[in-house]
Amino acid sequence: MAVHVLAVLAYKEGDRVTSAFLAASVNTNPVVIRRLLLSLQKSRLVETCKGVGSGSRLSRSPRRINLAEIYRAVEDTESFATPARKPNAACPVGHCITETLFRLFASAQSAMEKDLAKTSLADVMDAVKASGVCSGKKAA
Amino acid sequence: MAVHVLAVLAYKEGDRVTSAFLAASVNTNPVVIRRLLLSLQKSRLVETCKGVGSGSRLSRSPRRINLAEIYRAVEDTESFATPARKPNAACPVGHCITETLFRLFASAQSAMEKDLAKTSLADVMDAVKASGVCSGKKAA
DNA sequence: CTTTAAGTAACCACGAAGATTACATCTGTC
DNA sequence: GACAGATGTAATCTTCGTGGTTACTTAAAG
Repeated sequence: MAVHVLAVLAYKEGDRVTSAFLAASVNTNPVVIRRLLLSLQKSRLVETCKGVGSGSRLSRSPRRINLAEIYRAVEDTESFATPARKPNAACPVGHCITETLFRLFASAQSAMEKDLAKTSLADVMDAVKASGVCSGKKAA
Repeated sequence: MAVHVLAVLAYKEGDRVTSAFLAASVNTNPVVIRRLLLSLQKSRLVETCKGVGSGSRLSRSPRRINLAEIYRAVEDTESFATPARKPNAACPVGHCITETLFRLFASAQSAMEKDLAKTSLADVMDAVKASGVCSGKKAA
């Protein structure tokens, strides 16, 4: 959803876009979009203004925004969850496995983010424009 | 949990281990372990027998099992979920974004699995043995 | 035939994420 | 200053995935 929203903002090239408009494209509720925009604001990916005729826009060029930044802006929780119930400390394996796996999972997640970082929002836009024979520049 | 279970099996070096024993180490219910073992059996990572004095054991050396195999054996769903509600097809972005992102996310997931593949179950065992000053070979 | 352990179905509990409603707040315009 | 249009935000509900629990069936070994 976050990438979708940012892609629409990139498509509008600097124009301010309302949460209602974005919600229509993503097919969800404007409030969900606003919550999402709050995360993106904190990460300095978008700028939002209140008031009549306002809305959000990208704070940088799509060329300078990559998917890893978007991922980190939105995904606050770890992909690999630590177990809810602590392993049995009396078991020599259970005693140390959690900490060991934490390091390995962090490495795997880092590898994934490195791959995401290779793609910019502009790349996404190019792929979207190429794959779809979408006409009508500013249609809703 | 899956790595934990396989680590215990590796620790026991070929001995058959019951689901009750594994459950005690992970601190969960034997049924949960059995469900997990079914997935690991399908991927040929463990062998299980019924009956008195039976249980499960690794089907290969821990050196020949890597974390990516374990991940794939257990994680049947995609890490990146496709949106529940289809984007607005009338929007030029919404029309094509899902397919575009699917490819990018598959690439990111593949990068993560490649990183996981670098670590074998034997490596995990070494790390566990090194980090914990765990005495008592076959203790529960 | 009894014992032991896996296979399996059914149901519950919990948490995460999105959807929805309602209301407060800000901003530019008249 | 009032109003209109937009965001900020809280509260609630639904849905879904995962793990936990109980209970029962099936298979293997003595």
